[in-house]
This record gives sequence, structure tokens and C-alpha cells, in this order.
Amino acid sequence: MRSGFGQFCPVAVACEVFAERWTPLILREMFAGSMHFNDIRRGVPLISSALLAQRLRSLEARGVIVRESAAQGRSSSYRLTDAGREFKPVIEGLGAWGQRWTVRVSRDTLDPGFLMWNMHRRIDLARLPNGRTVLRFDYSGVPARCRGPRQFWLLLDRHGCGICVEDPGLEVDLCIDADLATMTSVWLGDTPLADALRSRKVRLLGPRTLVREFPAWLMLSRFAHIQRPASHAPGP
Amino acid sequence: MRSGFGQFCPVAVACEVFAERWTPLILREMFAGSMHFNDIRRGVPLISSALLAQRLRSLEARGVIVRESAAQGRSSSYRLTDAGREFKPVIEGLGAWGQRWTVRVSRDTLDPGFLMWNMHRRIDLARLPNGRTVLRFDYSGVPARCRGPRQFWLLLDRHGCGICVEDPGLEVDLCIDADLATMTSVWLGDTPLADALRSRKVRLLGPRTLVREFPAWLMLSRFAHIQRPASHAPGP
DNA sequence: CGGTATCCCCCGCGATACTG
DNA sequence: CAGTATCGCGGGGGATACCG
Repeated sequence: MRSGFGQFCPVAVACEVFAERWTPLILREMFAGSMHFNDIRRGVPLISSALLAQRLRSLEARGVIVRESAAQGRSSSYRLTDAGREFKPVIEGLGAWGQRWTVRVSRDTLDPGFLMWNMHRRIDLARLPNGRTVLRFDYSGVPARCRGPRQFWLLLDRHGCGICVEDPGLEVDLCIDADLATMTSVWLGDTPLADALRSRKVRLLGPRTLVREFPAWLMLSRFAHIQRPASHAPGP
Repeated sequence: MRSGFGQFCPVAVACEVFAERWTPLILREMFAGSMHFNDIRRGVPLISSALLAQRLRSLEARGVIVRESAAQGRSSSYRLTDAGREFKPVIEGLGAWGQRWTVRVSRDTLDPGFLMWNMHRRIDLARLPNGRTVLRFDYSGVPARCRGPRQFWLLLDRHGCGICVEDPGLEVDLCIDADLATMTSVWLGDTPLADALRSRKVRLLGPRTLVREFPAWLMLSRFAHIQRPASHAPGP
């Protein structure tokens, strides 16, 4: 199969750059802030290493990203160019469509590691208490398919949010005990967190102050606020 | 390769529907007004019949289009659903990106039939003279690869525009003699029609009135008016 | 960490022919 | 016109191992 479409139409040419398998997800990940190879992989865990490298090379060749080798290390980083940044409306349009017209939570898409990787970038740091706050998430209802851990620590302070997959040995301030499907649904905006707490599918264990404040820290998915069409609303 | 991406992210789920090979072009064609199988094929000439049928079935199954079988004929038609129509901003975003950041006219993308198929939908019918106007386009500089004809008739009146590939036997009111690459560049907004006329790479043969009015009838590509970034402007 | 190198399978897709 | 049926291939990409 010839790779291109053989058309001068701007949509066709853009598709040759943008619409290859995995590429929109790689760009989504870079818009979310990832700049390093393995950070991108955490956001697109099912892509193989070889293929990610190939896609990044292709995007670089087409002027969508630039690769910058760190001065004296093996660490290199990738940034969107001006051209790459202009794919943002396309990614946002796709996300809005997916939010409005699809069911996303299913056995095949649940993944606690992926959920946490997304969540850790959507903590409203400005609302945190002073000093460090340590959260632990314990997930139940994780599909057997999922390889990784089902327990995660978030280390929060005003300057950032670190994610740990092994016990960092710090005192945990607040523990979130959650059914994975429910928490994913909350993240996507399909279930209000208050409902999930009321039904006890998500439980917050810790000091009252933190329990009360937690919902305000946790910003949801960038698309969570987009409303479904009335004709397609989820049942109660 | 598993077809999906295994992610609950709305972007990923939307990509499973939208970002398959050929699918964005099929939708572009439907947004441009095509509703029948072979009309869509004229806008996506390199897709095979079998694959187009498969893609249409897939889009129908995902609720993006509906297929309506005509009451008593073999003719069926396809329409975008509400969900399908909401891909419009995505297509437009891709087209805008392609317009701003790519070179589209090359030996591999030139195609007089495809150009005419697009052009015939972008004639400003309201500006036409009364009655019927017959145009004939004669293309030179057509790559050997192109199979079809290099001469086309447009039959214009206030109610529509018909495209013919064989001599309809009507008197031609205006003949457009054009280098294909130049006309394509004009269509895409990269070359002003006035420049192409001045350099005589496009020539209009007919009564003065029609010659003067023609540029006003010919609307260009929907993306032609989108400006390139200053850093990426085409040379003079 | 940040990738390459290889192998090899499988299926997406193009080509062609055919049908109501 | 509007597709279906069938076949065969090419290369995309998954798996695995390896390297600086």
C-alpha cells in the first residue's frame, strides 16, 4: 500500500502527517506536556519502543517536532514546533467528539497506570495545603489483563506532582480507595465524584480537612466538562 | 495489529473511528456534498471499491453516517448523522494545517479529474449570466500517470453545475486553456489567478464579457484563503 | 534511560473479476 | 450504478534482544 493518498487536497496532505496509527496519541501526549521518550510511552503504553522511535523520526522529518539532544548527556527531548502546535485544535476536536459520542469505559480500556499518569498532571497545585502531601491510590476491580501495579503514590507540593509505583516510604496523608471503572468514569466526567463517594465506590481515608479538600484538587480530564448531546446522555 | 488503542482517552476512541486510512477523506467528501457511492469515489479516486464499501459500513456501524436505500431502486445514499457532522471542525482543522504548512502541488498529486470534481462544486452560480453557460477546460502538463481525460466540460446554470468528460455536443461559451500545475496552484490559493493569466499559463478564450467575469465565478478551494505563516510563505 | 537491530507473522489493502 | 467475492502480497508493526 502506498503510504500517501496522492491528492493535493490540504486535508489529504495533513492526514499523511497526522493520521498515521499512534501519531495523534503521541501528539496528544506532547500537548499534555511530555517531552521525553519514556514519558511519551507512559501516555501511550501499548506502542512498541521501535515504533515510537520511528514515529518521532517521521514527525521530526515533517517539521512537527524537533529533537534536542541534551548538551552532555544521553537524554534528549522533543518539542512541538510552531507547525506541531497548530495541530492542537485537531486534537481538541477529536477529544470533544470522543467525549460527546462514545462510551469509553470498558474492560478493554481500563488501565490504572494510564489513569494515574493522566491524573498526576491534573492536580490543582495552587489549592494544596502548604508543604508536602502524600496520596495513595488503591484500585480494585482491575482487569486481569493489566500488568502493572494497582497501588500508586502521588507526592504533591506547590511545585509539582511526582508519581510513584513503589512505596516511597513516606507517611501517607490521604488514601483513595477506588473501584477502577468508577474512578475512570469520574475522571472522564461521566460520574460526579460526589456520586461515587456516596455510593462508596470511591472512598477517601484520612483527616477530615484533606477529605473535604481533595475533590477541589483533582481536576478531571481536559474533556470532562464537555457535555454529551441530550440524545446521547448516559442513563442515571 | 490490534485495531484499537486500548485507551479510554476520548482522543484515542475518536481516532479509532476517524483516523483509519481513507476515512478522513471519505468524510471530507461527504461534507463537500457527496451522498452516493460513486460520487464519493470521484473525490477519493484511489480507494478501491471494496475498501470504500468496507469503510462506509464501518462508519455506519459507529453511527457516523446512515445509509438510506432508495424506495424502489438499487440506488442508496449516505448521509452524515449528527455525530458525523461534528467531525467538521476536525476536517477543517486538518485542512487549515495542510494549507499552512505543506507543499501540495507535486507530480504525484496532480490530477485533472480530481481538480475538476472539486472545482465543479465551487462555482458561484449566483454570479452566472442568465441561461446556460458551457465551459471547456483543456489541460496541458498532465503527468503520464494520470489515466483519465484532460478535457472537461462544465455545464452551468443557476440551478447547478454538471461535469462532463465527453463532448456533450453543445456550443462552448468559454474555453480555459491551462497548465495543470498552475491551475492547481491557483485552486489552492498559492498563485493568484491574475498572475496565472498574466504569465499565460492559464488562458481564457471567449467573449470579453465572459473572460472578464470568469474569475468571479470560480470560487477556490475552501482552504485557499487561509494564510501561510510568514516564516513559511512560498517564494515569488 | 533512550533508544537500535532483527526476525517474522499476519492482515490490510490493492487488483481483478463478477453480479443484480 | 452500486457494490460483492476472491486472491495474493508487502510491509507495518509486535516481540524480543541488545547497546551506549
